[in-house]
Amino acid sequence: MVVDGMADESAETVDRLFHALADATRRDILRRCVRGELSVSRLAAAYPMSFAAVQKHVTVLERAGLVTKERRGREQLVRTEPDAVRRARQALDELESAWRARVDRMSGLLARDAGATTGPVTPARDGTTTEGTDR
Amino acid sequence: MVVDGMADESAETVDRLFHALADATRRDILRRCVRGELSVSRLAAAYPMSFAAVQKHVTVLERAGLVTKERRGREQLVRTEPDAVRRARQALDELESAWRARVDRMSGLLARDAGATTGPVTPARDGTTTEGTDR
DNA sequence: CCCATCTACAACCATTTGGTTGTACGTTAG
DNA sequence: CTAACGTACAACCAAATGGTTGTAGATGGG
Repeated sequence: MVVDGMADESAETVDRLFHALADATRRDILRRCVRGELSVSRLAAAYPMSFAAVQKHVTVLERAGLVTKERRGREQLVRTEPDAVRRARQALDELESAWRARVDRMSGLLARDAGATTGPVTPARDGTTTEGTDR
Repeated sequence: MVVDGMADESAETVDRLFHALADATRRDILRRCVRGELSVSRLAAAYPMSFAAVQKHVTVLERAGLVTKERRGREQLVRTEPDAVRRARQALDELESAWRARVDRMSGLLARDAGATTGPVTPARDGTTTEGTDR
């Protein structure tokens, strides 16, 4: 289910996404560009590092799909791509929903336990913990 | 503007968070543990790498605050920490909200433009580029 | 035309990362 | 007690990262 259509790529795609977000300079570049597209050289002027270093950061953001570059005369304007942020959020949602599902299951079990009718329901498979009652 | 209370640390904290999420194995560990806590050795059995490697991945997740370890006899149970996922989402929200603010501003300008000019011109819309003269 | 600017890219270096193996230590089972 | 299991940690290695400098190609202004 869940439309795994491109499940293959999504692993590497998500890798690149989060990797790009895992650097303070790159997040700052995103914040600046989200307020209005900027040329690479103007961006570079804002950081205590070389032009080439900033250029590399922009490349990482670009390969992650977080920004796009557009030529304008001799400058290259960098702009953020809002869809990518949404994809990242979606990846987090997946984790969070899994957690929520687990909580739901647990509270369901708890409610049932309270009622005492313990049927053959117990999914020992999940826990994989054979250690129910050692000790 | 909700100035992030603890903006100092949050940079490194967010770094660690996204870095931990930028690896398919670690994301898989999270998915497994969110369904129920698992011992490190049981986790290790699920991947085509050594125990020590998985141990390192768990350490990365732990330092990012994404999981906690709890000793149980001679095993160490790993469980996900849902708050961390929310922190990551919050960091994304920050970016997305900035983008939304910009869109609001733009649609305001567009509404004004609609009645004014129809030419191939782009009015001096790049106000941002001129204001940032820090040189 | 000439020059200054902006960009692209290669080569290089230090550090980190992700993986391995090996060893040591605490805990539980027989 | 001893053996087996689960963990922790150090040492080591190849590859990727994040940074530097240097060189070269386009583009626009005077």
